[in-house]
Amino acid sequence: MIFFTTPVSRFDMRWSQSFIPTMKEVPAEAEVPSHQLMLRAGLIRQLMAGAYTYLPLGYRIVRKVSEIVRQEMDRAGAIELFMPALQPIDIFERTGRREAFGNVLFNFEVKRGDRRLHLALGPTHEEVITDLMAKHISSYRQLPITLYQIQTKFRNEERPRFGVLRTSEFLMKDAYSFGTSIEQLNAAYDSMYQAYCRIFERCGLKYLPVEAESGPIGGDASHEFMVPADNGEDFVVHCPGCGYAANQERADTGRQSAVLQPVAGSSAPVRVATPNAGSIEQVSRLLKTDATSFIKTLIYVADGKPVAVLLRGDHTANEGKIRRAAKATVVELADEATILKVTGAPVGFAGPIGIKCDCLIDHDVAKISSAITGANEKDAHLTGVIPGTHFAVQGTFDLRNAESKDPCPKCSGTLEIVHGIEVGHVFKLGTKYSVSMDARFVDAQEQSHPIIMGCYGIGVTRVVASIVETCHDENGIIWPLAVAPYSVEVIPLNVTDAEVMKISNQIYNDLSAVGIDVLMDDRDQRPGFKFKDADLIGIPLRITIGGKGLAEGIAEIKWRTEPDARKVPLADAVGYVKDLIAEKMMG
RNA sequence: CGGGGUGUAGCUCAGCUUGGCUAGAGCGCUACGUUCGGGACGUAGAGGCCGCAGGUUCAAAUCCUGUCACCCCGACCA
Repeated sequence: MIFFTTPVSRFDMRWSQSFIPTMKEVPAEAEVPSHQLMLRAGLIRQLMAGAYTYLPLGYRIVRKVSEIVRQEMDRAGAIELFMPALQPIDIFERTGRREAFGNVLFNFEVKRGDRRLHLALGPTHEEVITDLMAKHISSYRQLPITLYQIQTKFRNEERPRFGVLRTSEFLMKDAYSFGTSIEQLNAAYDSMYQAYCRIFERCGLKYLPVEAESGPIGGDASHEFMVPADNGEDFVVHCPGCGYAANQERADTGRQSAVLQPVAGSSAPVRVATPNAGSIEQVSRLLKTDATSFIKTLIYVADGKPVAVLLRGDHTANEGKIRRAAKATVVELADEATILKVTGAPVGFAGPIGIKCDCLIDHDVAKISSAITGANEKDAHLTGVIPGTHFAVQGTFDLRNAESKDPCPKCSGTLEIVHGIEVGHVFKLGTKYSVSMDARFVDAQEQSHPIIMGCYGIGVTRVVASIVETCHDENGIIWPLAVAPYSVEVIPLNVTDAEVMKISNQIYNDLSAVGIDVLMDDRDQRPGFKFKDADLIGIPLRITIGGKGLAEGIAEIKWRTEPDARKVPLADAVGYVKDLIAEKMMG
């Protein structure tokens, strides 16, 4: 048997025998396209906020995507297993993640005999798998190994939303690599990265691998796979020129450091009274100026030492960049007492002139020719402040979040910001969990070391929603062939016409026999009704059998994406469709 | 967790401001008939604790209080 598309166990289905409750009208609770269409096309139904039933058609798509994920994981050398969703709370205490997860971790007590068990529902499985490996890996000879599962994850989202895009219960593929060295970790990571690219490509998704905040390991230790979409919750900084992409926390800008010399003969800053106006918004209204001519002075504490961070008034601080510029391990916003101490004023009136701490200056601050700053005095600001003249600028840093129109750090291009849906994440974990779970191996010299780990996730159900979000038109979903619940939909226009049904059944059976997923809309409905439903559920190929075509001896075959059908002699129809599908799957 | 919105038939919604007959429409559903190539039409039906609880009143879908659920914005998201 030849599988032209991702196989699931059953190829054929008659609509009248299935359960595909489509809706003409848009349910009031659905806002984003994927949510609306998945409800209307009869793929999902909501049980409660953040929990959905996958109806037969929807579940077929989940299975198709899962199968692609499984094939590519296997191809990349990962081994499938299946772990419990139910987990003892203790393992989260061992890794300190009970607190880290906080309320996101579903956890509860149950009675068992006269004991009380404290359980959690797995939000992910680092603890479980590391515990497993700790018990069974003892030698470097057993490594490297990568294991994965496809399993339901539970996270008590504070606010589930956007239908299936953000739920409390969702299907996820999670893989974990175990190795003896950074080299083995890098090899596993690269192999997963490549597998992810193949998976998203096969799913028909446009995606961007994005550099993500990588924590203590640094470097290229983490990538998120983002699907650009208007309703995405994440911001991706992207350079169309060279392909550079990073999430907003991580993205660098290509701006240059500046050293400014004092301007001779310039007049001194002017003090203006700004009673009760401590925010940039208030002062800019008072002085009738734009936030871009302000210097925002934020007081941080870096490893216990106060430091002023200077940004242009309309920009937002990036604490990761500030931490690196300050060469500190911990930075946090200063409290009111510290601010009073270094500025001599309450919150809202800090400025670089006369401040009693070091200043870190963002690149863009040096470009302001005449700025407004706090006066380090209650209810007062300074205007006409010239950077480099009224306060020293001995070099500037990248301290803020990247913005649209910033220069690209990798080429001469310009950055843009796009919304994205995070569908996958690869992460070099290092030894965080192996140390806390005591998962160790001995090397050839009988030295014991913690195992070096990586973790790799794909939100399977989120992939499904992302496909709908990006593959639809005003009439409904347009499934890419590889993930379509059925490849072909046969529509007999008149089910009471014996000849129409005979031909339709024959084509349906023949397609099924060669391993093509085929759905036949055998409902006794008018043609227009069936066409509308066909467009809604988005089966890639449509074969229409009706009186008109039969008179000419032809079937009408049409891609969901094309406006007009091709007329194919009845005898050739099955072969023609087979070729179309084979060609599409190759291309 | 802060802010906003909505709960009336399977779905979309009207009615609520200004309390009053038997609570409505369209779609969907059932039966029959006419239709039949892009969500047909007619006739006759079925279907409602007006989210739930309390209160005000002669009288509550409608006013008041509480509560629950859902949606949106924000905060949060290893």
